Amino acid sequence: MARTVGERLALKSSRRFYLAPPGGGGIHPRPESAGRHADEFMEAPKLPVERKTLDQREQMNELQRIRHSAAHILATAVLRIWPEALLDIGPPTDDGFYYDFDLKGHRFSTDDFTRIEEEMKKVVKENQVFEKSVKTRDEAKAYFEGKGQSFKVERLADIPEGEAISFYQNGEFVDLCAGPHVLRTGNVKAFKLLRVAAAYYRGNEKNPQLQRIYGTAFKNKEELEQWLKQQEEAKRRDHRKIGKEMGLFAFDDDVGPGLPLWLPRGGVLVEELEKLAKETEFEAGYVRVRTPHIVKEKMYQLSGHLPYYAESMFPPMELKESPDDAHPTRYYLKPMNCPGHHKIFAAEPRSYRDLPLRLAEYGSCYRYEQSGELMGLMRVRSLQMNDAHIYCTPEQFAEEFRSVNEMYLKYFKLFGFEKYLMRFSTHDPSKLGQKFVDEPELWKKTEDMVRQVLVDSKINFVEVANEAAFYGPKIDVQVWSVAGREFTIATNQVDFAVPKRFGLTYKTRENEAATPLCIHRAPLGTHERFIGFLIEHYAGNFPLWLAPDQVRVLTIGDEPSLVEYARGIAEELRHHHVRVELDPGTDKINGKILRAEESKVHTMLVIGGREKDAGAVALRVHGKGNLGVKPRAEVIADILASIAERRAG
RNA sequence: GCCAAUGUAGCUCAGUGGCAGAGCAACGGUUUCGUAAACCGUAGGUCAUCGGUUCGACCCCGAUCAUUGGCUCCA
Repeated sequence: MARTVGERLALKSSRRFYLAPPGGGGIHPRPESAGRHADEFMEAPKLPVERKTLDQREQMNELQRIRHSAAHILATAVLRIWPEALLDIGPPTDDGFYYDFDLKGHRFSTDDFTRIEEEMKKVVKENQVFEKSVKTRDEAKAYFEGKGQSFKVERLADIPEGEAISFYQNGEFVDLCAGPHVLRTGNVKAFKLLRVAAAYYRGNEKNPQLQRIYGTAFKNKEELEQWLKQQEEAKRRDHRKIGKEMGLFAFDDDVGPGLPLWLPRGGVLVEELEKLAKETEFEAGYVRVRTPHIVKEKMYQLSGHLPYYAESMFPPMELKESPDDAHPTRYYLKPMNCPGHHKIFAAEPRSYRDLPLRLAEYGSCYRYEQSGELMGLMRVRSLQMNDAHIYCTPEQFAEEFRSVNEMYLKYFKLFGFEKYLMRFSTHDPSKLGQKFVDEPELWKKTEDMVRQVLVDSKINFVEVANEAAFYGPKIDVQVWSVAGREFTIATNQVDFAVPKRFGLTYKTRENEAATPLCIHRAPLGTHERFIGFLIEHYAGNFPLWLAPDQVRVLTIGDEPSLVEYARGIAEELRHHHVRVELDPGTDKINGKILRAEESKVHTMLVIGGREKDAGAVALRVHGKGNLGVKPRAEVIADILASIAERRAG
C-alpha cells in the first residue's frame, strides 16, 4: 500500500470501450448515452497498463524484487510438482505477487499450499543464484517452442524490437523475464501463499482461463506477520461484518442478490446523509426534483442507452392493450437519473435568467450488475444516488465546477477522509470526432478550467489522458475498501454533448436558442457504496451525529425513582430528536455497559442514586470509557451541540 | 457471465454414514447491583434447495440458489 500514485496507476489495466459496437469495425462515438455519466458515478475506469521500460524496471524497490523473485520460486516449485504446467507470467503486485499457470490435469486448491510452500522452502534453502542471460528472438522462440510453453512464445511478441530479450535462471528453472531480481533465492526469507483464482489469459474473457496463485512476501518474518495481522484487522472492519453486527442492512434470498434491505439502524445513516446533502445543496442554490423509477423504452432510445446499455438494465416490463397486443409498450427501471432531469429541464421554457439551474435528486436506480461483481453494499443492483445536474451557460461554467469541487472537499473534511485520489481524466486530441466529441475548443477550455480548479484547491490529483468521457472531462474520486479494492466514491463530470441530443435549449439575452452545458455530479456517490465505505472508514464507530444509537441511559438497578429520573433525561433528549433509549432493567451495570459498548452506542449516561440526587449523569463515551459525573443540563446541551455541528467525535 | 471455495439455531462456530451440539442473543423467573458478562430455567433446526447413492445421508455424488475470493464487465 506504500505504492505511489504513479506506480499504482501504472499497474492498472485498461479495457474501456467507448466505441466499437460489436462487429462494428471502425471507431466512432458511442451513442450519446446519458447513462454513461451516471455510471461513472459508480465505477472507476481502469487506467492503461503501459509496458514498463527497462529503466523503470531497474527502479523496482527491494520489496518488489523480493516479490518478483518469490513468484519465480513459486513457479519453480509448481514445475517440480507438476512438470506439465504451462507458464504465463508472475509479476509483483501491490501487496504480494502471483503466477498464472495453465494446468489441465489438476485444479489448484488451498489444500495444495502446504505442499507447494514446502517445495518453495527447499528452493530458498538451495540458495540458487538468479542468473541473467540474453537470447536472440529466434533462440528464445525456439527455446519455448521446444518446451511447449505456448504462452511464453506469444509473450515474446510483446517485447519491442531492439529491446534485449532476457532470461533469468535459478536452479533448473528458466523464465523469460526482464528482471530485476534479488541475488539469490535465499534472499526471499518470508512468504506465504494466499489464494487461488482464475484469470483469463491477457485479461480477455475470450482467452483460456488460467489458474492464478496469489501469495505475498516480505523482507523478514516479522513484517510478514505484521501484514497478516493487519489483514485480520481489516477483516474486522469489513462493512459486511459490521453491518450484520450492528443491524445496519441485510440481504435476503427472497428479495434478490444485490438488493440490500436497510434495517432501521442503517436507515438512520441513509436519513442523516440525505439531511446533510439536502442542507448543503439548499445552501448552494440547488432545487430538488423527483423522477419516476420506471420510464418508457422510448426515453432510453433517445438517451442512447438502448440497445448498447440494455444488458446492464433489468429487462423491461411490457404493457399490453389486449392479450394479443403485438406492440406492447415497454417500460424500463431507470439505471440513472440524467434523462429524467433533462426532461425536467425541457418541461418549461428556459431563459438565461434561469441559469444556472441545479436539479438535485437522491434518485433510486436499478442496474443489472453481473452476478460475480456484487460485493456487499459496495456493488449492488439497487442504489440511490446523490445526484444532481447543473445546467449553465459557458460563462457560468468555471464557477459552477469550482463550487462543486469545494462541496466535495467540504464533505471529505467533515468525514475525515484522507486516503483518496482525485483522478482528472482528459481527452486525446488525436481522437476528436471518434472517441471524443469533436469540440476542440470546448475540450481545451473546460480542461484548462478543471485543471485550474484542482491546482487552486491544492489537492493531490493525477491527470490521465485519453480517459475522459466522450462528452467531456471529469474528476473521479477513488477510495479503497479495507479489502483493498478500489472504488469510485464520487464523480464530477463535464458534459457538453448530451444536452444537445435531448434538444435542450435556453434563450440568450439576444433572444437566440442556445444549448446549455451540463455538470453531472455526485459527491456522496450512492448511499449504498458511500455508507459501505463510511462503515469501514469509522469501523462502525460513527460520530455522534451519524451514530444509529446516539445515547443510551443506563440505570444502576431498577429502583422506581431512579428509573423515573433516567426516563426524564431520555424523554428530554428524544424531544430534541436525539436517538436515545432507556435501559432500565435489573441487569448489573457492567452487563448493560458491555452490551452498549458492543453495539457501539455512542454516548452512555449511567444513572445511580448519586447522580439522581445531584441532578447529574455519569458520562461514558464509546471507546473513551468513563468521563466522570457532570451536570445533567451541561451534558444534554453538549450532546445537542455536537449533533447540530456534526462534530467529528 | 467465467474459475474456485463456502453454506449447521437470530449471531459466532463445533460435529458424525446410525436420536442435531455449545456460547451469546431471545423468552420466563430469581438477583437490587457503581463503569466491558449475576444466577436458574425455557424455547429455538426440513443441517441452503432439489435430486441421486445407501438398510440408513447434515455427512458421499450431481444439479440449482446464495455468499466469498479472483477474472471479465463497469454504458
